[in-house]
Amino acid sequence: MISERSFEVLRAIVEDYVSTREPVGSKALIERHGFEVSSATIRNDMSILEDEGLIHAPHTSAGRVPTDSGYRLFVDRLNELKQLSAAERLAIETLLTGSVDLDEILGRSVRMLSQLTNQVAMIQYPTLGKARVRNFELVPVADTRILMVLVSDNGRIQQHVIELGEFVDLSFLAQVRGLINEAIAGAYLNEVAARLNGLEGKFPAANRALVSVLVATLQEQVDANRQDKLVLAGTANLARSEGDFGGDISPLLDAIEEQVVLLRLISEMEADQDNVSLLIGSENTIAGLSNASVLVSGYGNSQEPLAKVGVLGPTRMDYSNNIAAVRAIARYLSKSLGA
Amino acid sequence: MISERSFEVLRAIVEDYVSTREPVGSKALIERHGFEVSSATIRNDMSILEDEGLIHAPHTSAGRVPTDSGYRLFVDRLNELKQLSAAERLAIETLLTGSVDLDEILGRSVRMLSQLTNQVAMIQYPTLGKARVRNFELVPVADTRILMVLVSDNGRIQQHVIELGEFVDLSFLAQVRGLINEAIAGAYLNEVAARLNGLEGKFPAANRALVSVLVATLQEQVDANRQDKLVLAGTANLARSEGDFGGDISPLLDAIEEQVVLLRLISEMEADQDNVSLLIGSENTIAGLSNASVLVSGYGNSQEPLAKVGVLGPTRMDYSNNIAAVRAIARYLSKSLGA
DNA sequence: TATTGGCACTCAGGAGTAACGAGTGCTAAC
DNA sequence: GTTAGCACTCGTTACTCCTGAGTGCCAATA
Repeated sequence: MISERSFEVLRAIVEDYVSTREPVGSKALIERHGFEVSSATIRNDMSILEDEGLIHAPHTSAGRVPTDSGYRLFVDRLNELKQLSAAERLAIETLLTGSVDLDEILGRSVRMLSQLTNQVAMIQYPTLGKARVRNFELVPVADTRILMVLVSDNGRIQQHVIELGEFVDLSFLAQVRGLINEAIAGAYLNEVAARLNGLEGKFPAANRALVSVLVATLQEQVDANRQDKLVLAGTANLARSEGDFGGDISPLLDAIEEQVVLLRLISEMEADQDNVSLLIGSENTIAGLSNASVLVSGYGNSQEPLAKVGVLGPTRMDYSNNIAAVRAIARYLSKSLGA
Repeated sequence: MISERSFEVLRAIVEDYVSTREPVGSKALIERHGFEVSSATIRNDMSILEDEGLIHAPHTSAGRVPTDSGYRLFVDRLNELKQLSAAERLAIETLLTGSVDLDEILGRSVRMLSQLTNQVAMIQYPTLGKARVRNFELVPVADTRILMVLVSDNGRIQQHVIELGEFVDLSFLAQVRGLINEAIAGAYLNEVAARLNGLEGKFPAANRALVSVLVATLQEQVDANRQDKLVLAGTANLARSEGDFGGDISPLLDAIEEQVVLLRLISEMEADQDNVSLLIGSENTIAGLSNASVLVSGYGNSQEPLAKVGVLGPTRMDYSNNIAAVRAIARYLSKSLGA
């Protein structure tokens, strides 16, 4: 087990390295932090830390840099988080007053988060999980096309345009709409498929094909909420900390554009509310993200998170501050979307 | 006036520089292009081109690089565009079959364009301009909130959630919906405001406030289509050609995230269908985009473009190919969205 | 007048060398 | 367990020299 002071040395190294981007040496440490021992002692401690694989020297005559495990230990032992400034808290407060639109709330929040952290911020759209069907609408948008709208009781709206290939009578549409609404109103979304079973049977044979298309699309829609979307902000921050990514940020930009990769990554990370979890450097297995850390928290109501919110940046980031920021935004998202 | 051969020299310089990223010298020119004259002659021509401000030498003992004006002349005299390959044409063909959803069409197209050009591709959402109102819906999404949906006859859907602050009777909503629909159905979008004038008067005093809110929001929605959105793809391509931007792409990433800047820029560029217009380097006045070129075409129906589609990249880009690609995508967008 | 061969000149980039100094590891003493 | 001292390492910086691609200019040529 490493000693208390050795850990303090690690902490100091992480902090200095994060703020200066320069490998930190024993002498600089005792100057900038109040260690009551000599540099030789610090060197001994550093030697221990290096044996433990927590820090590492880029070359013989340079200072030390934290390894992924070093950051990990640092974070795990992080007992007090940096507090957000009053100004920042105020910004978040005012941020969320007055917006009712889901897209708007997410959009503003994600931008705020990227500002607070100076990293790429991301928010996953809320899953419909435990939501119930509130309303189902069919709106004609062209002779042979209709817009399907599914509103759930957490205020989320899903829509899809369907090409029917033939002209459809309006009153017939209204009838279908009524029956479907009747069948699924109030149902949890994962019950929708079951409730729609056999619905075609209620229509004359001539219309069944049509109804089938509608039902199938609706079921698809409900399923589709599993592979949800991300809102992102602050991509430019990547370019600014390009040096920390070994000079090539294109795999990161790719991952960001792909979304799928990121989504899978963050959905595999478990995260309750008020509990930020993170992957540091090579803890994630995605090629090209080995110099990156991902930091997510769940948000939603208190029993069960709706989705995740997080931050992507270089391993060399201010974890303390960023964890606090993610947590704060998650809390506010929960407050305004948590039903 | 510069001679024909001098112009050929310019063309050769542009082509070589675009493909190699290296300043090109007189000797390399006669080797790689079939000039029937000696290198000294070429040097004379280059000297003329330099006097005209079309090329410029990074330093005394280096070859020449095209200036913004050089690219400009090159492009203006570009009489035959590079043809897209059969494979590329096929890709575009198959790309657009089977999608009916606006978002989907734009999404696929923009990704295709970024692949064809290896640049950042952008498509502006179609303005509603000459579109007519097809349908207006009010869908309750929570006790005090309703979703407003406006469908126009080009298939575009606008939606907005409104917080009413008080519970609203469903039958009353239906009544309002009916009246509004009646008032604006079939109207051009720019007539909507006028048609709604005085609508409150038809309701009992107690309800007028409510109706006003709805009407106001609707008018806002219609107006909002003026400041439309962009769909983007291929941001990672920026990082790959980072060298061409002087090593700092963060202003570009900022502009991309801002969107507003880009939107203003491209909406100030005039562009008919089949007519790609472009801003080269410092021809645009946006700080941080001085090493970038923007290339846009209009798309829509034949009389009047709906919106714009284009590409953003370094001034050192393959204009011939990219113009062809933008034109092709614009044509296909017109075909599938041009009403 | 346009083109060409010849030639002196320029200058970025690479290679080689040297001095610097931040930082280390080790050892012996406290 | 801590410390002072010291030899050692090695990346960084600065300087020099050299090379070669490329130029501009001039006098000769068609």
